[in-house]
Amino acid sequence: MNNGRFAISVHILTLLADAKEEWVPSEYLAGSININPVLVRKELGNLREHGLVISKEGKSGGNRLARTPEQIFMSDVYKAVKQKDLLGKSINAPNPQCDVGKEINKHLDSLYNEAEQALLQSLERKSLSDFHKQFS
Amino acid sequence: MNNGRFAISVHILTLLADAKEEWVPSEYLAGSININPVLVRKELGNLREHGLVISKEGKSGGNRLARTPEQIFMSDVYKAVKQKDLLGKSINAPNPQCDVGKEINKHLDSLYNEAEQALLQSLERKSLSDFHKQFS
DNA sequence: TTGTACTGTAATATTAATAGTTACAGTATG
DNA sequence: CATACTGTAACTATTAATATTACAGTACAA
Repeated sequence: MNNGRFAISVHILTLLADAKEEWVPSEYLAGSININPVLVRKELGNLREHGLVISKEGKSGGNRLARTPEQIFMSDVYKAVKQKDLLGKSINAPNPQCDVGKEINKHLDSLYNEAEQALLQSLERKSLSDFHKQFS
Repeated sequence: MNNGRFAISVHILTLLADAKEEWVPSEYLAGSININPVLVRKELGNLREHGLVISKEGKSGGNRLARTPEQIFMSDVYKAVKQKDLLGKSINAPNPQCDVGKEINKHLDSLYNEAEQALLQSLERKSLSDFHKQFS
């Protein structure tokens, strides 16, 4: 993974944790994060697909957590947001005539997987609740 | 961290490990990785600054490892290449009037640091020598 | 039953990051 | 002193990330 989407998602979830049972509109979230509401809605869409938030359409609708902050972990956020390799592939076309080039991606893959496993284990220990408690 | 520079650096180092004591020119490295030689030289410059490779100018010059593959770890490569936060900051300007926005970056920072620590520990266990041995 | 306040999403534009290119000066060797 | 390298600057091209506009769909509430 690689972009600010993790930060945006954590920010959204923290605001929702803060709002408890209320339905929070995306405009409000966008205001705190200071980014475009459409981006927020896209991220909400992703979090929704991963079962972390629930959205309600229509007037007095909005967004809220799908479960308690105690039941949401940073590893869930990571998994929801991740799409690329943690450490990034080199160009996808190393020279196949080179003994190293032709098989390096395979070996990089397994290296990345192990490293990511370590990262995930660390994030599994951190709940949204713990994160939210830090705020004064 | 986030880009393909890690992969490029590992690729370079693996080729140098393969070449043992020889001085390997950047054109050759670029050929195997299948990227531009100037990019390779830039990465070599970075690896040199971090004490991982030695370069020799002039005719019959080139590049080689600064120490044995047993003494180079993936964590060294990670440190050499890393410049941004592992998981990426959200926009640097969350709303300072929001209780969450105004302090989220601080908390994200400590979260990232812990996660990165876990990642580094995993990479410290993997030497360039072990990585190179995997190639047939 | 209709205006309002939301979500959802497509299409497009803008900006930033990454990668590639050209060009050339510097250096050591043979 | 020609050659084969490195080192680096300046520029261009490409791709990815982010922002904007626009509007359809939905549910509540007056």
